[in-house]
Amino acid sequence: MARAPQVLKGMRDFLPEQMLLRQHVLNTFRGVFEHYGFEPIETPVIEYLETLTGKYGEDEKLIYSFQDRGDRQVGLRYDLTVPLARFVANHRNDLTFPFKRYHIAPVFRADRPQRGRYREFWQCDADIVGTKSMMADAEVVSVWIDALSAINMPGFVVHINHRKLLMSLAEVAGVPDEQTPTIHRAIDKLAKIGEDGVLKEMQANDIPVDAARRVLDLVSISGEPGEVFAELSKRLSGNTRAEEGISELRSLFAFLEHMGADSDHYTLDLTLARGLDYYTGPVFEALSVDANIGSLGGAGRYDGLVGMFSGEDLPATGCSLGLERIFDVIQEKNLVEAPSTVSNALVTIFNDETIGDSLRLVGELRRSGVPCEIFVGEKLELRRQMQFANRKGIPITIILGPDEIQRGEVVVREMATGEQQTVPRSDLSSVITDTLRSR
RNA sequence: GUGCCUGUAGCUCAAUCGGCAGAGCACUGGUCUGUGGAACCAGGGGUUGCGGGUUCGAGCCCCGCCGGGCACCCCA
Repeated sequence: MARAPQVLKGMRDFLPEQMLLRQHVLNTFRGVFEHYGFEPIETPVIEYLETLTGKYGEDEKLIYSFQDRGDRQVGLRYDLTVPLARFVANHRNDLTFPFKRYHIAPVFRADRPQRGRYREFWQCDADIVGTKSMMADAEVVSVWIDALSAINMPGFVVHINHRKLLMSLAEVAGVPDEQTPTIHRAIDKLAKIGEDGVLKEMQANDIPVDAARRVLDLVSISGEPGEVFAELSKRLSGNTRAEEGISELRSLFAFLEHMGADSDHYTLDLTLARGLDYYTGPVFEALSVDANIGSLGGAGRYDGLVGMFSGEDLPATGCSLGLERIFDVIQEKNLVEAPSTVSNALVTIFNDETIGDSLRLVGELRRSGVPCEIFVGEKLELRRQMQFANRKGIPITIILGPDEIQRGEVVVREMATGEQQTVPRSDLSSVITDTLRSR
């Protein structure tokens, strides 16, 4: 044992059973994204390191980077958003704007692994490039809600805030702009460590008590979104940045309401701070209170990012779901039913003399549209073949011995019940269809 | 990146103070030559994650590495 090499820290293999569930979830997301008019793209896993750096702030140290055979400095993509910005800059003459794309693919972060945190994980992104309209942001939030609803994610809520409101907090507090990240870091923990904890944290980072209190007072405003916006406007009037943020959020919430988005699934959260440097407008985070696995996805508007590559400014907004966390929750809570195997039926072989008959039958069945397999092991005992079907969860076995072959019939056995019927070969594919339907 | 916990058969775990590495499940074969799940019987399977050190003797103690987990940091 232990002779076989391990996989790298934070990376995993997936067994067929897990893959069938993952594909089921991915297909669901694909369906929801396309339902909204998002179209698929793909980009390389590896980019020039220069493409990736300078976009993520502090987190940049987690980028996997190395030198390739041509001595190029390269890196594995850290998310799907920066590659999208590069993609749009490269292909902007071939795209129709506003450009809506989705992208489901693995990304890499050299983070220390933990529950729900891996070094290779899949993101499911939907973004809209080329419009400043809050309609785009509303679409993004709505598609997110629909995607999570489609897989029965329990108790999830999309928290919404605005980068411009967040940026105005330093001003409100009367401290230098450099302190902004400190403030964000502190208030983001409000739900976790409470008001005292937040105040303590800010003070520990050289923010005066009265300034900290002003910030806390502001982000603690609660009530219906409309009331909160009114109160914010009153307190922040004259602050241009903040007023822009409030006005955009007002539109966003209005659009969401017009779209019929379920208000149980989104909420204004003035303490939400997103770390990535490139966000400029509304920011979103999807959380599940029932799941206890951290954030299910992050999102937001990033109007300056495409411009960093093309010089031509193209505003953009989008969302990202973390498949691994969603998948962990699904498995833990058994949220989604997926088939345990891909075959609907196993054609058994009676003995060496009847191999040809079984092969003919499996060929016919496949051509008639039934996903099925034939037992390809060396020992042809029926019991062994039944056991194979049983363990793999193949719902139906087909038995054809000398008697059946002579009469042009086959035996159809439903594994779950043990019920068998003898039917003419010509009826087989419709009998299988009926049997599966009646389960 | 920092701090802590952890690694024994495919899986879950046991092994007294440092003194011959075990059990259940799983697996393989048989009871059972036209039928899976159940039962019974038998069997295979280990360089105790890897490497070094201490010791007469290490699964157990020490150091390094690899993997897993938790809390930070941060994040999906």
